[in-house]
Amino acid sequence: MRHTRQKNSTMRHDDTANGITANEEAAPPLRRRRAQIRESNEAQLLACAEEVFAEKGLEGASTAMIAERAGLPKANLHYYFPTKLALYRRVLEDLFEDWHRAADTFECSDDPVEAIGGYVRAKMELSRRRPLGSKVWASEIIHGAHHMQDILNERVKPWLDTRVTVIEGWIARGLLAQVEPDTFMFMIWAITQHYADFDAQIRALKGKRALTRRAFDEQTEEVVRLVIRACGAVSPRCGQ
Amino acid sequence: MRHTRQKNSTMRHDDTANGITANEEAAPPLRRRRAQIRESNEAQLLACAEEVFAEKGLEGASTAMIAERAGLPKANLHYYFPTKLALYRRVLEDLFEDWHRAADTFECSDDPVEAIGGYVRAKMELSRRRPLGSKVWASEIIHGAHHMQDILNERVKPWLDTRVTVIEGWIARGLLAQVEPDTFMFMIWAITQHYADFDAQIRALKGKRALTRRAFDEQTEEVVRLVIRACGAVSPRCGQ
DNA sequence: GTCTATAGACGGATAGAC
DNA sequence: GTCTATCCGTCTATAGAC
Repeated sequence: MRHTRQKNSTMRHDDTANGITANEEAAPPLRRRRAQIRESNEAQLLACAEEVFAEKGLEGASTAMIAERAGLPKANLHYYFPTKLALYRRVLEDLFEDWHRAADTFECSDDPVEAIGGYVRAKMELSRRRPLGSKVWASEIIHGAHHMQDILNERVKPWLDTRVTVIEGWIARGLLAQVEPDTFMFMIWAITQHYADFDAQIRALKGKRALTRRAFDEQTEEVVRLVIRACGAVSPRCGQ
Repeated sequence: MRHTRQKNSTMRHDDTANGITANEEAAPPLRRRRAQIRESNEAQLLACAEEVFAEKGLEGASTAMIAERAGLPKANLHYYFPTKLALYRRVLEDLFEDWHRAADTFECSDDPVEAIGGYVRAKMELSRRRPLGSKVWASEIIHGAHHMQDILNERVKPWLDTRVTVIEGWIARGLLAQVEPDTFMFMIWAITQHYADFDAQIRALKGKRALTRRAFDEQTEEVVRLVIRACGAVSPRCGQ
């Protein structure tokens, strides 16, 4: 994600050279290019911010370090994001979008084995693909969740409520043991996110290197087995 | 834990008044009293440090705020703990001691249901009794565990290795399903610590108030049931 | 041992030239 | 839109009187 940038971008000189005559077919209009620059710089900053926030925490991260990794002067960071907190919130919102995509794999399916297994796999995959984001998210909650109360109340809570209902339905139909739905969901979150958030501990205890893709897939399947056994899920078709 | 302190302590005046004649039976010797003051101030500072580190993180916490909560001037904090990092490390070490006491309830017993159940209960109780400490611990690991590599390598790893062996023994004797011992232990850690570390999220999703003692005990038993089912533990005496 | 005052470094944010 | 220089606040740590 580290990114060095040439000091005198010729692209930017072209922008001003084209000036008002830029509205031709060949060259995209000035406004469009400006938007592209903005988009690219913002994305770059968001990605680097996620890194630094994960490594150092909200207070430990400095805008100077984030800007440096993005290959921009600190002042530019403040041009795109007025305050450090605004940048942090954008990172959290981006993370929620990813969380939400994984969450929707918890289909309100007939088959709890399929639905729960699929959800656990999606959460594990998210932990594998974006471990730094998971750390930012976890750290925010640990330190009080002050900057994501709105996300929790307006986005996560409704989602959780619907899944609790689904789980209660499965229990009523005898497809699941009599688990507390909340506790069960928390267990899924806890174990799947553990692999991203606590990887420094896992590496210290089980060997320095990060898991290979293959090893991670095996881990995933073991977690799925543990979770399915924990809730005693059975498929509605085959009696087992 | 907040603590205001009278500016002109008469106790301290007595210290100097007694001076050299203090070596009598009635009054404890000066050196002894000094030691008591040190002990009391250090304990106070450690407790307040745990609070502030949990709330704000390592970098977000300021020595000024920790000292203020302990009712001491900032300079006194630096008298007892030379640097903020030294104070932080002491907090981590204290936390490990508590962790270790809970860990030893994982008896190398014959009965996995008893041993695992007892361990889960001890970990849940630790989360209930010292949630702020759990957050400091978790935050430290999330941000790279840079200040506890020694604890992880020299203290936690040996402990984990022995328990893995015990679990493998139970599996070999047919008292446990064929779980991956590591994954299973991580699951126990993840779910039990979740109740301390992520309580801000739990409160946001399930109601503002913290759990009552009774509700927490019920939670604990539900977690025990989930964990026991997950590993398929059976008692060696009764075939179930 | 206690406490005031302050040194010295760093961080977030901005002014203003280009 | 970019970037240098800088303001101003806060932070850790310490000096030195009591």
